[in-house]
Amino acid sequence: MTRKGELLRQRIVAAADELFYQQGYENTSFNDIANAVEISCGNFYFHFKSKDEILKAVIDKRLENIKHMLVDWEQNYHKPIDKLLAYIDMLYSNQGNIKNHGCPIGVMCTELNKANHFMLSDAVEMHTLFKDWLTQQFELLGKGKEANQLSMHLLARAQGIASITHTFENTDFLKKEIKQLKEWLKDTIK
Amino acid sequence: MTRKGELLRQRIVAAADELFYQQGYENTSFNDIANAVEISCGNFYFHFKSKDEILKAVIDKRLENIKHMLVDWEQNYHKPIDKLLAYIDMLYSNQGNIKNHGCPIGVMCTELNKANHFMLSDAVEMHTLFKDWLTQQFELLGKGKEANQLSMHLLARAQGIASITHTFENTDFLKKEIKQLKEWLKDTIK
DNA sequence: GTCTATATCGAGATAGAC
DNA sequence: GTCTATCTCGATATAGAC
Repeated sequence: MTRKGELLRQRIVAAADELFYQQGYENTSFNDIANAVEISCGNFYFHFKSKDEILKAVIDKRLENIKHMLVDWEQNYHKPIDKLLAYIDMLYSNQGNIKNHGCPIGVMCTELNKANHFMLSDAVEMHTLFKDWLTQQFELLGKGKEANQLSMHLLARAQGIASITHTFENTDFLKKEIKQLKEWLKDTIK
Repeated sequence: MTRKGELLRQRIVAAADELFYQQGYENTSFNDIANAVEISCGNFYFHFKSKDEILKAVIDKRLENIKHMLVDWEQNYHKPIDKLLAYIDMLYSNQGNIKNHGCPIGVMCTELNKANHFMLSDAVEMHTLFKDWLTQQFELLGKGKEANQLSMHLLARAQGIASITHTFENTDFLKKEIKQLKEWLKDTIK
């Protein structure tokens, strides 16, 4: 693959990523993506064998992004509590997108689940990356066997906040919930 | 409309309701519904002008179900706290469906939102019915201006629990979360 | 009221010119 | 590598016989 071809491929994946988030995977046609990248519909198949392959590239990209994010948090924060707070703050900084499109992970898992899509497990892996990392932080805080349940609790709270913020298009709710979630965290780890 | 025709119409709506929940609206074709009800695909259009009209009938039916449920709870429980607990217990009794298909309301709102479907607002009304009723209970408990936020908090917790239970196909998580949610409620209203 | 046959449309995907 | 033209398929929807 030449440099130019590789760059176009990345642009396709980036456009697909955004469109899948905004409109969903099935509602996004090749034409939508082709228009966004300004290529012809046929050109697509030089870079990807099928629509599923684009989805795979999008999920892989998201997984890489999450891994990088976790590495960054590892480097920037040292105390487990600060790492957990970084996760919660992600909700705050993404509030605009959440209001408009929901949680990208949750929404994609829901869609692939309904469609009984074979790539569902890859999408769930996005959740698992966060879950395992959060579990680790709770373990470092001495939560032992409870750590996994606490991690999933945090995931669920985040999903719930994203879902209701999206449905009611209400970021005030999100802000208040984030405060409460931080209080819950403080009470839980002490 | 004759009695027989009306009955068939109800069977169609019931089958569509179930299939929309299990597979999603867009993934469910007329053929799927026709097979379930054992009628021909053409026969459909005698009872409904379009697929959207079936969706409308399904949403209307769900709205009616929710209203009846709330009336039942009003009749069976007298203290606001018991009414709030009835809402939480609904999660417990639906755990099997939640594990397999998620929350029917949340999942439908997500799908219609992505598809930018004009009937989204009707689906959101399902959430609003619960929200307003829960708000009322918190008001009766003297929560005043906080009542709405508490109601939305409860909705969000339920959505989050349903989402994670579904994604990880884990009802143990759901059971533990329900316990915690009841404790939160107890602490909140005292 | 219910059926079969068919129209229509947009999607993913392919072929082959350039 | 990128394009245009085309294929195929499944979906919603319609027409008209019975």
